[in-house]
Amino acid sequence: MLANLDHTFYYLENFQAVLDWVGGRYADLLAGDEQAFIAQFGELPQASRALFVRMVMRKGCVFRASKLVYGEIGETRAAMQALVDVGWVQADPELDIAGLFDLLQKPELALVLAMTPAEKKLPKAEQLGLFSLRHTGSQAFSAWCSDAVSAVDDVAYQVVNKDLCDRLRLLFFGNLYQDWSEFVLSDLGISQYEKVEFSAASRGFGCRADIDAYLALHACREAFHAEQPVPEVLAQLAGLHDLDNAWLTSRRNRLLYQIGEHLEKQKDWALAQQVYAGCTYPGARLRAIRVLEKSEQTQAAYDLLTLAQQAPESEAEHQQMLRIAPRLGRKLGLAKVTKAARTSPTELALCLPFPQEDYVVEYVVRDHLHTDDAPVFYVENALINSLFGLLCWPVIFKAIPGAFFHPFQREPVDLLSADFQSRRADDFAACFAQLESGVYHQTIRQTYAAKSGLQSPFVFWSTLSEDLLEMALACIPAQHLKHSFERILLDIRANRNGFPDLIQFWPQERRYRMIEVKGPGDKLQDNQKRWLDFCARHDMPVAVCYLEWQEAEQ
DNA sequence: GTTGGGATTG
DNA sequence: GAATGTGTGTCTCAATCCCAACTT
DNA sequence: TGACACACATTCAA
Ligand SMILES: [Mn+2]
Ligand SMILES: [Mn+2]
Repeated sequence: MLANLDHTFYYLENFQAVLDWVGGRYADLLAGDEQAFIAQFGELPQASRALFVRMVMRKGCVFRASKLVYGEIGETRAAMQALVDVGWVQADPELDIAGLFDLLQKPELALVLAMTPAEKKLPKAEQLGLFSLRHTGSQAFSAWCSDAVSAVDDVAYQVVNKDLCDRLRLLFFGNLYQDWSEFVLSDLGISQYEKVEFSAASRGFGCRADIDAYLALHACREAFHAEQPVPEVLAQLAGLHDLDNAWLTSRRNRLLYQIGEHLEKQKDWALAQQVYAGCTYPGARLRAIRVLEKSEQTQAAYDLLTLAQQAPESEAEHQQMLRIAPRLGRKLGLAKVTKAARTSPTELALCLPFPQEDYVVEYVVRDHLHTDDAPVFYVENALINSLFGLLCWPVIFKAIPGAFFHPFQREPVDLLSADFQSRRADDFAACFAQLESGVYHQTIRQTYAAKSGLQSPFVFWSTLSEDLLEMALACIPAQHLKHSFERILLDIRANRNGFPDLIQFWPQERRYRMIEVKGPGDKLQDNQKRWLDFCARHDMPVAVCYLEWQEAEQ
């Protein structure tokens, strides 16, 4: 990727690469200001371009000249002039009191705001609270500093089109959580990605409406996290009702779900109920039932529960409804429904001395059970997911149209969408067939060697040592892997977690068992119970180890 | 003076 | 003792710098 | 910047 060996302006080269990429692939979707920015950027002097990128990569959009010191750029104020001339940077911007607090250090603020000795001693956050009552307006940075005798000799600059740069970043990455540092991290080998041969026309967005909808959703999320009043955020979200894009709809639903959770904590039952009712995010329907129950609308809760029980959306929902149903039935005076007894998993009781130093219960049990002939590993979700990810590597990274569109993707964009499996059904069938033929051993070993260290949504490289891998291949029957993999694929989000903490191997006997450790006060979680049930149904060996501490000797 | 949580950097 | 809700820590890329809290 | 698992508190019903 690096043709040029002089990396002095690596960040500028990366930024320019994004502009070229976006300009080439999104020509038909770019707004006027975006087109103009891309065209104008190349015409600026190198030092100015570099300085601009430095500021864009840093936090915030207002900087002091004294904090913008870069050897490769040279004189900051000279480089800045061209940016001011094209209107991308505002010199000496207007700042409110909070903006001033961000820019100045405590001693400087004491001078500029003429603090009393008592005020100077307060923590900065409290100073801001105090002075924001006194200074409600905004004024230029220089005006803030002018009162001080010889206090602050500096200039402030504000990047005014950072949001435009965020839009370009969004177009490139298809999201806003990846940032400009992805390039250098990749070049340094810190995060390495699988090379997917997607077509030159691949891009994250197909129409301008989707781009704008993403930005609007993101604005709602920011507003929500900035504790803006919920009704205002909901009003915004209501305007984004008719999204014809499945993953945007899913993002909208997730935000609604988070808002619902927040309202629940506020005990705003009415609004929480309303939000959950208009939200299809997994689990929202169950929250709606709980909210109705908590707000004493028992009959309504029971009605919704009955409706949901006709067609549970997931095992998790079904599981939770089994607990809620008798409770609601009792309140309504209905006849008891005898609940089916659940097959309880194999139990293993341990009583060990309380460790002298800091400890982790999983390691304590691992070390206790570990022998040379029967080694124990603390793997949790890492082992089975890793084996799945290694066997199915080519399917997961298959260049299905729309799934991959930039070089820094850890996973296809549709990994968690409902049709992920069905769009690749034949490929997954071929992978699983290897479990029947026995070829999977070699496939997994080869992928382990060939793809080592590459980012993956399933493979935990740091946990999966070669020893562990070989022992797992030798001791876990292919059919057990097949059952597990099928369950993961059934609902990736729900089933890629909840695996037992430990796994023990008996290589001589080609045998293994999984062990979930429960310390005092810890109980099985729903997702763990679901895996335990599944293992029991398929005769996969698993035990729950309840750990207690021995009484201290007097 | 030390420390600890950030921002920055490659 | 179940069931539920809520808060926390741990992954972190690692080295360095900066600044605001504190006497750890 | 979440996803996970765990620790701990509260509530409620036998
Ligand atoms: Mn665990
Ligand atoms: Mn455990």
